[in-house]
Amino acid sequence: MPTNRPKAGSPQAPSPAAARADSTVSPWRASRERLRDREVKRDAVIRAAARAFNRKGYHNTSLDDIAAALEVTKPTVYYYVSNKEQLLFECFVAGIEGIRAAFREARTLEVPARERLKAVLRQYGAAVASEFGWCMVRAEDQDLSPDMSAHIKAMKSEIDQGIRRLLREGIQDRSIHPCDPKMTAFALAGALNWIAHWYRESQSMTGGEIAEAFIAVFESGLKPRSEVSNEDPTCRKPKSSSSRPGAPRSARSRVSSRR
Amino acid sequence: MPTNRPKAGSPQAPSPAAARADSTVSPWRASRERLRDREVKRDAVIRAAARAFNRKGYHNTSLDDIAAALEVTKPTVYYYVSNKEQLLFECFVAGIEGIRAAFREARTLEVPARERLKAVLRQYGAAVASEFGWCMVRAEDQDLSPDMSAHIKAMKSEIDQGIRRLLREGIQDRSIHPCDPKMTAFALAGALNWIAHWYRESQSMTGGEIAEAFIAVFESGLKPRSEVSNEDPTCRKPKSSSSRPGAPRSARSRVSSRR
DNA sequence: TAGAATGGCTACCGGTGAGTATGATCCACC
DNA sequence: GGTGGATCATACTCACCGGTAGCCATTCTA
Repeated sequence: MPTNRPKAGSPQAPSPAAARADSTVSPWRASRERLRDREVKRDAVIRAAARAFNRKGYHNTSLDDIAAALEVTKPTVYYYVSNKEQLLFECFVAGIEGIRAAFREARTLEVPARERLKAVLRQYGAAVASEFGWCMVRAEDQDLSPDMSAHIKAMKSEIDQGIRRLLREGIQDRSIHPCDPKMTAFALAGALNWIAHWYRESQSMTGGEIAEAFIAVFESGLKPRSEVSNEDPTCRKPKSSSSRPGAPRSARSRVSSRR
Repeated sequence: MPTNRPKAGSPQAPSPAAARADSTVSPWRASRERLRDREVKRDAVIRAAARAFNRKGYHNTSLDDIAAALEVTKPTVYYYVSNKEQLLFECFVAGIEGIRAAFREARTLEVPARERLKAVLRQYGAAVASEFGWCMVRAEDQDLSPDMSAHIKAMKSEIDQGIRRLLREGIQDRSIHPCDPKMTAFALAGALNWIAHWYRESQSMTGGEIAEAFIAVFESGLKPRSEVSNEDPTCRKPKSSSSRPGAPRSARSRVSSRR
């Protein structure tokens, strides 16, 4: 009997099987002859669930909906996953795996910590804007059994600690302005996580581009940089040159239509 | 005792905290004589709903739960609100009203736009951390009828536009570094909204204090301010003592005490 | 070609929870 | 002390949905 494992026992996230089939098409629809690859189908179930959750929310999505999207029936869905909760969990894992990969990659870069942080945040944004973003970001404790909830919490904490560590390293190597790593990590993660609340795939920017824009905001800060008077935080009237907003460096990522 | 609650008998009745604020006490419990003030009771229903949604989520909260928290029965709840959806809507409005008030107040201040923005953000954070924060931030379109959803969207858009306007004004009066107002507003609102996902009342910081810390992050930016010896009063060296003092003293949520 | 897997469907169960019909009780006021 | 409206409880209805039992169809294997 299939997979009753509630624990994380496998690296099932971005299954290589995913590449084998067009992710937007039900593998069942493909032909009369049945595809035998269980992994492909299971993956399709999880993707369909993610899309449905993303569109209608977890509680407003019935397993019949998911089955209908795949043009099969509910028991067929249950043939691949053990219950609805596990579906949500799998979507979460699939989403967060991209972020964990980002940290692994960043660890190999030989650049200042701020650049490593930026690399992580770019992929973070992309993951949040992906079809798994909703599940990753909005899966609620109350919808999951205690041990799955604990798993998710642990993974989220891992991400948080990773950001804090990069911040500390950046402060140390002087590529990042001294700040409170905890609160800064909260602010960064919050801004990026929130993308999942408003982003739709029809948007003109990709997740990575949004992350890029956010990074620009966080890097420069709101306070004008050209003025040295940080003793008096309020501005004065333009006193001289040097602060002409001729080339706003943050406005470059205005790409349009790139899906 | 008609307690038909199948769930674990949660000790949610804050009996020890009852002395702190009478908003946590059911007006029905007060005495045998009935309070005739319909507004007070209706308000209590909405507060109880907000707390329940906050703790267990909208879909995991039944109207029986809310009624039980007030020590009444479900039809009594229906005597004050017409349905569950309206309950969520009212909670949302109660929460967002604090933010709208912040904009109104800020409009009267005679300071640079960045300071006005900070004033708004402080109250924004406090509202998100209030008991209505969950409803305000996480009320989903899919859980609401189209016209209520439209109402909420309009209010959210109003807030967003207000932030953008302050940013534009700040850029104009040179109190804010030139940036893309739209993306900056998204980043700011996202970071603050996200508070509702992790904040619990037991936290050592109030919503306003968290907002203050976030403002510091956004103001200084991550990049070192190398002009001067990058000393900024709002950020500290990462020596020891990572946890902020946090001052449990709290000016707690004063949102929606309309009567 | 028998028989075993494998994959899928029809038809159902049981629980839950939103919302309600009905009537009892309390209070203010006459 | 009776009346009417406000308030609240008992006890339902009803629809939806997660999950399952059991049977049918196809393919693989020997």
